[in-house]
Amino acid sequence: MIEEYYSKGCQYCSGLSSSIFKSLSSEQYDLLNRKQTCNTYKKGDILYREGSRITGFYCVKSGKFKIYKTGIDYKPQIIAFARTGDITGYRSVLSNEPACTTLEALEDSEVCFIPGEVIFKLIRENPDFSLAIIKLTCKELDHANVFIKDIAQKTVKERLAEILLMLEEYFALDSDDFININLTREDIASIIGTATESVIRILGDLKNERLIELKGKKIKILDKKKIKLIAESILK
Amino acid sequence: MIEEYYSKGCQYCSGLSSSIFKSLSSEQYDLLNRKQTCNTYKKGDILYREGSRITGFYCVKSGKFKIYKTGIDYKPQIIAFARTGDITGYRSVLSNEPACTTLEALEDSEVCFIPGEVIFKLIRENPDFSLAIIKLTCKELDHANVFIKDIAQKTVKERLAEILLMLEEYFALDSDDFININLTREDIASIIGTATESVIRILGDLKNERLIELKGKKIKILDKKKIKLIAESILK
DNA sequence: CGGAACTTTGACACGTCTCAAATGCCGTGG
DNA sequence: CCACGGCATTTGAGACGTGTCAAAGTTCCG
Repeated sequence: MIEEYYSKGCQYCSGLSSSIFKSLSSEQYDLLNRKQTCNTYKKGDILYREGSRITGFYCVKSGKFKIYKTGIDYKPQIIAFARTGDITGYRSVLSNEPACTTLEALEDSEVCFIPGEVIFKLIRENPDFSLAIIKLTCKELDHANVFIKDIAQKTVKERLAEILLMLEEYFALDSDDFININLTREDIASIIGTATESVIRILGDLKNERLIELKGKKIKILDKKKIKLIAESILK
Repeated sequence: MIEEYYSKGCQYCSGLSSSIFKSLSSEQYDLLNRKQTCNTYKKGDILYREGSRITGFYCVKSGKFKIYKTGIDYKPQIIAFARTGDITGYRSVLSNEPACTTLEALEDSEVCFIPGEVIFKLIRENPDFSLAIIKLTCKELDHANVFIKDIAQKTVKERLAEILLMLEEYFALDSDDFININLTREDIASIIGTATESVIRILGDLKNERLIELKGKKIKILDKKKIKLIAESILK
């Protein structure tokens, strides 16, 4: 009975202490569980597209996603990633505007959908929830600003080094100590704003310098200290 | 009496319908007026510095500001501007972290300071106020993401064209139809992430193409349509 | 097994940065 | 009020990083 009750919902959306939902009262928590619905998606599936209307939050139960904007000649610019426990789509819902990014699954995934009206109700009822959302957006805003500075001032190699560190931090390691994410060279290029060939060449350089190891799409950081120095523009 | 009462406060912080304070009740409005204090600053003054602690919001009563992060070799990266009616510093207060940017006056200015505790009180009491802040941060976040895409994918000339349009939109025109802001070539370079000399050369090109007019630091857009096409990567 | 997508390599062109030097502008102090 | 010093602007030459294009090799997946 309890099993069935919770099967609609998602523990990451409501239960984790790290989540923005941690301040909810038990009634609010129940409301959330009742109103949310889960779906599964396959690699390559697009949950929503830039410019479309979205009506609620998406909470990642499992899987990984890339979040991107579309630029000149449909060239994608990856703005962020999402992993288990992350929330996306809130910006557009909260400001009642069309989605400003596209959300695409990087692997098979499960995602909960939380209707916008639930969110607005929670904001009205629970100031701590509002504050949690405010903090979340402020944090993302700072990340975005740091990235603007980096992309404007650093070389491609420095940016690549930085992104490798970010990916390791964000997606952690698999059982062989490789960064636990599969991205194409093109994906990586579209994070740091460069050409696919440049990514390939610089990854090759880093490999020759014995700072990283490559196995297909998998990347392992061998010398984190030096990678950091490169990312900080201290070592060339 | 009334004059004196309001002289502490600032009509832009509390009275304008466009402000985030428009949803305040009359008591909340009074609280805001009682607790805020105004100061004057001179061109070049720094109100707060990246990394320092700030304890409240800054609301611009008059004047103009640049908001920047400091990068490699102390090279500044301008993230945003502030003008009359704008609020800054809220990110750091709301997330209780050190300031992530520096705020510097571009001309003599007046600024109101609103203590953080007032803000938090308003958030607790007034969900509409929370929602206004959330919308504000979401909007800024989207701007930041658009700019990441642009800086990553566009050429210097395209970015410069885009920034000229942004500056005209944001600072409007003076009596001679020039954009109403004085920025050094270096400032402009540090918005779009390029070298000062590149800005000078490309401004010169645009002038020769009769798309803009230059008079010292002042810039006038002569052919907005073509500038837009350049900014959109349609015209080279 | 075949085809499509992805990766790799090379050659080359071009945009942009760097450095250097000259000139112009402006506020400060004599 | 003028002269000075410092800062901003401008211009040129050259180097370098990165993007582009083309072609071949590889991996992935139906």
